[in-house]
Amino acid sequence: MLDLHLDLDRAAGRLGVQLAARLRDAIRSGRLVPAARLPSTRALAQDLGVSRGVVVTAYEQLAAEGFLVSRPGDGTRVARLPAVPAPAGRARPEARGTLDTLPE
Amino acid sequence: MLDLHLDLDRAAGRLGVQLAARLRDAIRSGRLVPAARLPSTRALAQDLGVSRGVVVTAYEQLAAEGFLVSRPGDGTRVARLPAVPAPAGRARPEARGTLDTLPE
Amino acid sequence: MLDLHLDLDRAAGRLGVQLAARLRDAIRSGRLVPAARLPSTRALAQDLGVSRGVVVTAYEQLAAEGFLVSRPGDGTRVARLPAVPAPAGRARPEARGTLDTLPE
Amino acid sequence: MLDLHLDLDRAAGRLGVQLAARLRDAIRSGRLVPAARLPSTRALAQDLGVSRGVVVTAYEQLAAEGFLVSRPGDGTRVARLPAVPAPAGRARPEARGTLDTLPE
DNA sequence: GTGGTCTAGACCACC
DNA sequence: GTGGTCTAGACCACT
Repeated sequence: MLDLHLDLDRAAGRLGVQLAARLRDAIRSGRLVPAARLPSTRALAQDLGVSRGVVVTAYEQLAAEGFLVSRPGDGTRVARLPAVPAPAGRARPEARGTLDTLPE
Repeated sequence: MLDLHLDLDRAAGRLGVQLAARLRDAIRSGRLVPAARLPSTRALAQDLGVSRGVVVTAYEQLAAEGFLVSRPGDGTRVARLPAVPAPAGRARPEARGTLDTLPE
Repeated sequence: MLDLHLDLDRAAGRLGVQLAARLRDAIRSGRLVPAARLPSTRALAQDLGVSRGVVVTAYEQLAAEGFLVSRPGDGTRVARLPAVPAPAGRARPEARGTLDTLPE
Repeated sequence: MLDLHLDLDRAAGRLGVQLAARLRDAIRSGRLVPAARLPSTRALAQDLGVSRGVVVTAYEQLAAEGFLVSRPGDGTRVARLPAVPAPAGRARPEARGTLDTLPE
């Protein structure tokens, strides 16, 4: 029985991304071992108190990254070779700004 | 002259919240000292390349939290007693969840 | 006035992916020029007869690929430098199979 | 002995539709000649690593289109007159859309 | 039952 | 008004 501490900060939004991050960490750290079966999207959604779409999004993202493998009708499992260093990612546009303040 | 690194991630949205978080951190860490005067909302907005409403929102929130004090004619300043070691009193809705998995 | 021929095959599913593909082609081919403003997600959804989520998904994907830039409150536009060769992509698991048949 | 390259993309789902498409192409292109006997649903399912229902669905669809003929005790064979040059008669719901954009 | 997808509606933040 | 996000419900395909 693994307690994955899947707490989500609802106020922060992007629940799917948060959940994916939690699960990714669990896999990377080994708390979630290869071939382990994950809860169904419906079950986890209910457990977390979020809509199923949130869980589907998270599983989808992790599947695209190679951490999970999900097949319709069969459930979702941790991939056998969760390798993958990290999907690089394009640099996000940022609004740079500097604040010059002199203490009174 | 302090460089506060107030970079905002435009793509992430919630700019007001982001900005407030950055300023809060600056105050907590001491990079922004008590009584220090903050830039006007208009100036900071222009510096960051965001609309003034974003900055107004951030200042309002930090004022409500006790970090900032704004008085007409005196602009906005860091409060002398930034109080609130950690806003733990504020309810933070969370979705808790446990994951029971047995690797088959 | 550009007719982008954004026809979608509803029976094929993955409407968001289809739409993204159509728009990507339009950008790559130059039919959609840099800085051109795209219709709002709501407007295009209604025009195509799909739910807004489908359009949001497509815009989101193209934004992640660097083809589009969307900012809340402002609309969505074609990026200035739509470069990007193609996001490689991990090899998909396949079910291989051979069929040996002798014509009677 | 014909290698039909019946590779299916499991991640894409709709395996039945994919398989039917592959077989239809094989018939149209002549790689699968009239009166040729197809493998049993069980055999092909095992060969492809999918459930039998997938193959049954594919055979059924092709039979309905006139490409295959299945008779009890005689298995499934390619029809002598694969007729139907193109299933244009079947309604194919499409979402048409035009995009009018002027590059500002 | 399980994942995949789409819909319709809603709320928020930003401009 | 616009994009971003979440919800709730539904249908389909596969096992």
